[in-house]
Amino acid sequence: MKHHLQQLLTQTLQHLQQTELLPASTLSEIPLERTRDQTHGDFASSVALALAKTARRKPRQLAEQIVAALPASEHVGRVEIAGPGFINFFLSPTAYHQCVRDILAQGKAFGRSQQGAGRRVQVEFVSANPTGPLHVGHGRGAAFGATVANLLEAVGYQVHREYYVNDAGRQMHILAASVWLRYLEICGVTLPFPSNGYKGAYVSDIAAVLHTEHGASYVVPTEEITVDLPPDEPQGGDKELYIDALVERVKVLLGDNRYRYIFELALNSILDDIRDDLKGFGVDYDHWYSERGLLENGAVNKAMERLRHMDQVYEQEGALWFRSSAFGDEKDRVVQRENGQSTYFASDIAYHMEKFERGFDWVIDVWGADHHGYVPRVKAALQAMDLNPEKLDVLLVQFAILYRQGVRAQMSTRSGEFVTLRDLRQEVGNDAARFFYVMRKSEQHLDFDLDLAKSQSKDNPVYYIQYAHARVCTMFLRLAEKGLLHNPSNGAAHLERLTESHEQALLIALSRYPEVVEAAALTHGPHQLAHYLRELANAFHAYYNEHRVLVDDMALRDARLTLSSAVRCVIRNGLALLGVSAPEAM
RNA sequence: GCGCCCGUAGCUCAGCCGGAUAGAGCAUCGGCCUUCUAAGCCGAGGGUCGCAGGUUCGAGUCCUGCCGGGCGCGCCA
Repeated sequence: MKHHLQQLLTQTLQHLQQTELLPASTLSEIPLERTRDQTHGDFASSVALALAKTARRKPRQLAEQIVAALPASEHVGRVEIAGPGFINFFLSPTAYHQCVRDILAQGKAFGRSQQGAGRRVQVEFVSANPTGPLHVGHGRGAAFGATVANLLEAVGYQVHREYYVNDAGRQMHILAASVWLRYLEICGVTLPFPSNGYKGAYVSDIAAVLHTEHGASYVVPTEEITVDLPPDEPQGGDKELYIDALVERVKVLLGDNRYRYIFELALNSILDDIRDDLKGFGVDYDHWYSERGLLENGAVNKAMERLRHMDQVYEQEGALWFRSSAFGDEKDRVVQRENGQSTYFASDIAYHMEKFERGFDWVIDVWGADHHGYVPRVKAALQAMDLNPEKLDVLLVQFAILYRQGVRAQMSTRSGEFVTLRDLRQEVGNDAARFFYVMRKSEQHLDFDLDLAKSQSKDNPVYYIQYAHARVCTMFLRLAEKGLLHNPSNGAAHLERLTESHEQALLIALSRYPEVVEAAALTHGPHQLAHYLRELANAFHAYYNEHRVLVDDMALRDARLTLSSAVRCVIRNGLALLGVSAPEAM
């Protein structure tokens, strides 16, 4: 509907420009928005105010000329000029009736569009290190990324969902060493656990698997493990130096094969757990992209060569530096360490280069807000390689803070006592978790109220919306119990009977849905859809309380059932985009 | 110190590209179940949009400077 009006205005302006009543327009888009107040109609355009200056005319006068040249449309009841020069559009009842018919005819497809025209967009999200289970912070990235992907798909993009697996690098080795130490404990060999090791219970679980599979064959003489190692932190040493030395020692003592085995076991166990967790959360991926793969297939070397070829790297203090400061970053960054190993950043350069080589029209990274400082250097790398950094959007998601009984629930990764996503899902359910995570815009810190998420009352927006859906479903059950049938075509033919103000409000709300989906998709704001669904549910609950649907007058009853059915359809479609179920009974 | 995000009702937050009288929910107070689910509805009170300037027909929205909160500034990932 909005597009229809926008088209009318575009035609009109072009016509006025051709007849030289208006100078060539500089407006990128014609302003048109939903009104806040029904006395201002359904849509208002401030186009006359915006063009008044260049047209050298008074806004109201210009508005009158525009309105006079406006082509007739069956969907526009009347047009008014108001205030300083707003053009207010009052839609005709048939416009809303057509919308209801569209909803019922299109069903699940209603609200979808071809705006994206099949352009390929990659959405990379979560990408948490496989060194432990996902925690509640990752959950927000998962729900947000998945919903953004769903929304883009709904407006016609071809979406590729990807998880970048950081399976190379130091942290993974620390994990492997941690697993082995826990394994030794199971075998009765107890050593002081490194202060920088992974202490979560899942580490012992993996160790137990190792023990079950291989008994004591991974045990080595205790004294060889720590001899000549630098002191750990509690002994006044540096925990980083200690853990690195320990990892090297473990590699030597176990030998390649045994070490490799533990490394793979740890990686696969955790990755399987993450996959399973996300799948259970309704989050699916097209591809799990391995960082190790990038190193092994030479992509990192290739990216470094490319930078070298373009004279964007230099050597200093034994390391290789990328000139990111030449592209707006604060300082240059190391891509290859003194010891010859490439950095995580080097992998990321290669990864992003590879994303562009795969031919995506648009690349979206969803990151935790704590990584915001990383954005300039990735964009710098793209620019240095002559790739267009504007094709990359990095969406930063702020932290989620859990509250229980009004107090902040503690979570710290240090001691391994963090709240996992799995715990959260189990406690509040997938539906509430998915909804709550996207209820706030991503740049906003999220206060996650666990008690509210669990409560079954109108205070809980998830239940409130689902309840509206279930109520419609129940209505149809009662109808059948009365031995009556809903005749949809009869209902569609009598939509003019929907004259109550609550019905008008519902018709307006329904017609907004496609606009909301489009706006939410293009601005990456799933929260807009969440808010909209609450408003729609509210309009329905109000209607339900005020008027009976199952009345004796058949034409009216069928019309009201048709309206209710349209509400049910839109709620179901909207919840589906959010990854929330739409129960038929509650 | 520098950079990014946030600051709107007692609390949690919307407010799309700058538009008309700043909106929800919670909490508080007062009403509504013989009739399709009260997991619901209706009503009332509650605001210097952090502060100060600027841009213009018009600023919660854009610009500048402060103040307050969060996060980040590794040859970690």
